[in-house]
Amino acid sequence: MAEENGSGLKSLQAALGVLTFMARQSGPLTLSEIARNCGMPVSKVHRYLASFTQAGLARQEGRSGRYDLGPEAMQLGLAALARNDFVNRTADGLPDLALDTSMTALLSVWANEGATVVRWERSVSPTVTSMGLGTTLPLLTSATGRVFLAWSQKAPIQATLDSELRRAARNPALFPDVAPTRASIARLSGEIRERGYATVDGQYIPGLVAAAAPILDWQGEVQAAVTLVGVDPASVLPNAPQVQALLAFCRGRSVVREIA
Amino acid sequence: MAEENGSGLKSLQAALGVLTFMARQSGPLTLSEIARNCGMPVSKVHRYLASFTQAGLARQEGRSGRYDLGPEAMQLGLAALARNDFVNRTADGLPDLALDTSMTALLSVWANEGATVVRWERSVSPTVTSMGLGTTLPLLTSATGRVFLAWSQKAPIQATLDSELRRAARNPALFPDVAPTRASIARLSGEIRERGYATVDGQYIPGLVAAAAPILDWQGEVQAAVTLVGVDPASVLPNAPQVQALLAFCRGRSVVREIA
DNA sequence: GGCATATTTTCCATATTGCGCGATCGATTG
DNA sequence: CAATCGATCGCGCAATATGGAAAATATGCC
Repeated sequence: MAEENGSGLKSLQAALGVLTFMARQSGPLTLSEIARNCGMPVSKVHRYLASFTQAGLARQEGRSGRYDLGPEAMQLGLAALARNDFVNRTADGLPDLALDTSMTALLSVWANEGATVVRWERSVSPTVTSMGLGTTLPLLTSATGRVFLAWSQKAPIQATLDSELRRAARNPALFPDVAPTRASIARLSGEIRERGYATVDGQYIPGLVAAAAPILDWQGEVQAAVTLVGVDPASVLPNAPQVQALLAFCRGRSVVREIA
Repeated sequence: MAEENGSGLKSLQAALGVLTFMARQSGPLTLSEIARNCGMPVSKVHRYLASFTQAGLARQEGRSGRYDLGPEAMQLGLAALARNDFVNRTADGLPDLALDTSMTALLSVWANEGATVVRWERSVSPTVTSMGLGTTLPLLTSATGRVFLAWSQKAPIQATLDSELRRAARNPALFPDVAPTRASIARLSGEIRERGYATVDGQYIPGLVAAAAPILDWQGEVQAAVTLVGVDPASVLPNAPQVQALLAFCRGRSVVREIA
């Protein structure tokens, strides 16, 4: 909202403002509605829309004269989406996240029937564990795994979930905060989605706490999980600056608008 | 070419030309490459890109200084997708189709010089990690692409077809069941239309089979393709229940009944 | 490490071109 | 049929986009 960089074309900025406004609406709009909402004269917007229509980015439907996004907008967006590699884009920012939070940051994807660590950014405090690149984290007893539990489609994780549930049934002591029942799992996963991130606080690896949040694609499905690992239980509480940084980090790299 | 409406802004037209050019490329480009290909002075393009970057439609990556499409371009595409009735109606039923067939279900549209995956409903079968949302599938060697080969008008796919034919001519081993000749292509595409769906059975991605059928609009032209991916070759045979479910699914969402 | 080259970014005078206003046209409503 | 609302077009003026070249920056080479 403040004065941005002076470079660039004034008319282009105005025109692109119209375009992004149209993208944020849910359907076709009349010329005057667009003009009113963008705070521009009607004739100005009309000329912009004429250019957009010629480029295929906009189209006006039938006799109603209302304007909507055009076929080229889809081409453009899908081209952008095709090039977007969630993992690499997230990995690029991982060092900064680790620096800002003074915690160790992990990036994981679902592979090999589990949450697999693919990037590992250590922080100042040397958190020594037996984990490393390629480690597969458990679904129910790690913050990272629980992100997939909460945001993944059911089918891909079903086999792993079943196997961990059997393990939990045989050895309930290892699972302090979750019962090995479907209902209990569903409740846990609902709570995680509600809160926006998953956490474990030292019950599983004594002395270590972790918070993890998802990178969501436009289906709202998890593409990767980002995890912060540390030693201070206070750092994984909802209002902790570390958790806020984690959530902002992941939100900025997800494609979905609404984090429901 | 012939359609040169005088209305509109000259600078906008030029700028949008740059934008659509960027969309047609497959990756980030340097400023001078863009300028050369668009036939514009470097400084002009630079100013355009400054505006695009401010609007989030473009971004320049890291220190390399190369320009690529930005996050707002994705939002634009998603907004355009959300207004496509065919995509919406089909996407809604996709989870059920995946569940009924126990196969992974994809929804694709023609964009970005290929069949682009816009929805991805995973099932239990092993997931190919090299593919994901936004992936563009080849025209000749994927079941999805072959749907567009068989039902699309010639013009939109011509460029891609030519390029794949050249690739096939250079490397025939990659194309076991089709010769790189017009006649052979026409025959293949006729067979696909006759049968009502396209299929590949593991020659292209070892161990994976796929069947794909079109969603047709009122003109009998393909608007989207639905693909089932799995591991069992029997599941893509004409009488397989999975194929029958796929055909019923697509028929119910197409406007035309006859698949001529 | 320092020079040479390639590429990006900024500057500036000029006239091209986008802007606002108002008129025209078309459609829809009472 | 009159009246109203919205979309489209024309016009003169001044703002502004333009292109060439210089400055800054990155890259390669010895």
